[in-house]
Amino acid sequence: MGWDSFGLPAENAAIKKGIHPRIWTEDNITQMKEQLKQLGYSYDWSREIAAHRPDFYRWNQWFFLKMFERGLAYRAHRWVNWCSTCQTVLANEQVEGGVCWRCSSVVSRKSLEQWFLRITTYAEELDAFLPKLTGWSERVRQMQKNWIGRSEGVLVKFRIPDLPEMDPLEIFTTRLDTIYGATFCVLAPEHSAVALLCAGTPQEEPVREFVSRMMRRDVVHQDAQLGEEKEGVFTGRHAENPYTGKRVPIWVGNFVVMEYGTGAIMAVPGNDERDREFAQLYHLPILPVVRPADSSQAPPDRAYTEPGVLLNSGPFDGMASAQAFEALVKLGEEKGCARRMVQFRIRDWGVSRQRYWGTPIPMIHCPACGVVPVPEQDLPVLLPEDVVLSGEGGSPLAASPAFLQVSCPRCGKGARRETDTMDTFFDSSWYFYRYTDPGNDQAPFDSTAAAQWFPIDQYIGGITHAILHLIYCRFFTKVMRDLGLVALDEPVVRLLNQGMVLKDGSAMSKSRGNVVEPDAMIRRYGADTCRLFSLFAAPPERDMDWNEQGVEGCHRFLERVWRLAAPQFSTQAAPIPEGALSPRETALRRKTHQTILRVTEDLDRRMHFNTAIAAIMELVNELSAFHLAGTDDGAHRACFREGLETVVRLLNPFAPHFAEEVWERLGSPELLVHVPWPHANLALAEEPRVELVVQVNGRLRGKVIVEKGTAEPEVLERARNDPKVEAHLRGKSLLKTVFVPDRLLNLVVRE
RNA sequence: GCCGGGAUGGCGAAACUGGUAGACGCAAGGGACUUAAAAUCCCUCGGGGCGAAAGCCCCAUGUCGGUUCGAUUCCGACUCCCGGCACCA
Repeated sequence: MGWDSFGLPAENAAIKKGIHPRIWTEDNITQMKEQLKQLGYSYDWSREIAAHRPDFYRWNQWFFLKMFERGLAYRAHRWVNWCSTCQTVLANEQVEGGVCWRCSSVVSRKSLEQWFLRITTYAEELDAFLPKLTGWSERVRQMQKNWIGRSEGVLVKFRIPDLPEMDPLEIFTTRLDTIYGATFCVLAPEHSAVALLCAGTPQEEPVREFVSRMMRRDVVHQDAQLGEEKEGVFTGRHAENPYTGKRVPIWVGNFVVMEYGTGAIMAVPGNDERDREFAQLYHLPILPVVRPADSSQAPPDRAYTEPGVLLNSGPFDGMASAQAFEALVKLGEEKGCARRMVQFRIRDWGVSRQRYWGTPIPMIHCPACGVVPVPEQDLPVLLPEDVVLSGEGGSPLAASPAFLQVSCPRCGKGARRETDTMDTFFDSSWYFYRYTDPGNDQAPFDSTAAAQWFPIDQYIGGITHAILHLIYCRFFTKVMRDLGLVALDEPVVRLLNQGMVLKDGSAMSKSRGNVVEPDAMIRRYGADTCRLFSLFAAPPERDMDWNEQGVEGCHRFLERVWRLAAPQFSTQAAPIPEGALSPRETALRRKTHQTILRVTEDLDRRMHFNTAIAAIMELVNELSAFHLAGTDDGAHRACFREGLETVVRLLNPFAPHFAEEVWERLGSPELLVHVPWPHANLALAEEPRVELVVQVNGRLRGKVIVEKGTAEPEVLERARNDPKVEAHLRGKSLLKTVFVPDRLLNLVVRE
């Protein structure tokens, strides 16, 4: 068990209630541990870890230092998502539809110097390995693919003839085939060339006004879906299209994002819908350069954006888009104005948080030496205890002089500690490796221990972690591999996304008031009933509604087993006599051993706990009927006992307390948990006879019971003797038969 | 817009490799036990038709088509629901 115990909830609760986050967190862990133990989960508590304890987070700091050494951790000024309510920076993935994922307030923009992890170094590999993750759902892999957003294109240089001393403008495009239709260029408002371009032109003032207005806008308003109209302003300068030599105006526009590509685009309004919209708005020229390859007409009121055949493109007219693309790349490379490039949507991971309850970033700012890492032997950098949390202002750690003031490890002079703490996704990116060696104080874990356990055979997590956590932990594994700590490319072989527990059709939440408290449920029905129901109601990957009547049903089932077992308490199990069992007894034994097979299979390979429980219920139903019907002699009792004990043993993973109790009362000296899983006798489970389906023209017309392995001629003979089948054959000619041994016989007939 | 997943009784679901659709449970109805109720036990339980009954027939896995002796399962088109990405050039 690992506690993901750093982060905002602890800090917010602490601010609200005036309790120190550490006390609050430890209290919660104590309570939750109690609940988990009540539910009887078989966690290995000797391997318990918690993110907020220094023996764990010192290794966060260690990883950070290793990444810093390798250039994977760096500091940069960047426009960041700022939540004014939480007073903190949010990662892109923590902004949902323009609002803070946690408090739902509108996210604004702010420029801050931040720590970043260079996840983009691994973007190519993170993308390339997705098809190999065959134990992951298509859904999650697709989500990650979208998130990484790999896109192959070309970087093209546009010179600015009026400013010969200026670097050419670089744009990224995936549609080089449309370059003859580039009638203007557009820069993002944040683009560094904007100021240089407009300087000294009549457009300087309008551009300045536009850019500063754009910089102030909320993240929400950047989202076209949420209503921002396209808007832009001419910079007063022109760029030269390197292919046509034509001069095209350079604009600044709100619809170009700085964070993708180069933050500058060539606009092809004839073949791009967004560019067309902008061109119409400002009466810029529109020149279609690709038309549909077949004779169909390009839509008159929209841009034709599909690949097709080139026109208005000089020597490239008549070429197919793909062919033209290659020719244009070749030409551009020769001229030195274009080169192939792969772009990713994923950005480097901003890990800085201006918060208290997280891992201090182990860096020191020295006026003389600059940014200096804390020496490894000085780890951990402990979180100061003396910080008063007000919930306002900037970094809480800056308020602790004892923490802040430090001497530089390099020059020894007075310096200042980094006050940012780490995103809690840092903790969760590698915690599972720590399970293999939780007490290690020399390293995050021993590589031999990790090699023994890894990769993870089966990981279970909610779909909410499909992108964030599950990309970060893949990234960490690749970094750790390159550090020589592990010999793995991917940490998780099989991934199961379990569904949520719903109440009345929606997720449980305090604000809805539909929360089911585990304590109350355990008091009312017992832990085993709760476990049984939560596994029986639906397969694990599906959402499940917490239906109290369903819970009652599971409770009744356990009581039924108890009543079935009670007469057997304190009696001896008699051995089953050799041979000479009645048909009924033989049938019960068959069911018993078939059930072992089914439950084992459902549990082990399929993880379909609901059908495993259903199979046990079937056996219990059979046992009840057997109990009522039979003559109470030794063989009867022995077969019943075998079935009953099997039920108890198969029930053990689902209802462990109940199963142990019944097991003990049945007179077994050994704890059930130490008794090996029941072993099915395949010979006993075998059906000697099978019910074989007889179809006429694919429709069920009869059934015959035959010895297993009976050949077609005999089955056909038997089928013809069935009056129902015969009725459907009468007066018709048999064209052919389809025979599947032990399953069906299909008779194909015609009038 | 692009991509992914899904749709089966009144409800949660099952059918694992193309071979008896609806296992198991919930709810509902009927009966037994009881002075009564609870609990428990037994029976019925997708829709329609024929029959006195035993039983038989037809329809049915979102819609329409296809492949096949046979389709909940495979293929194509569509409808609706859920999810991801999205002014990403």
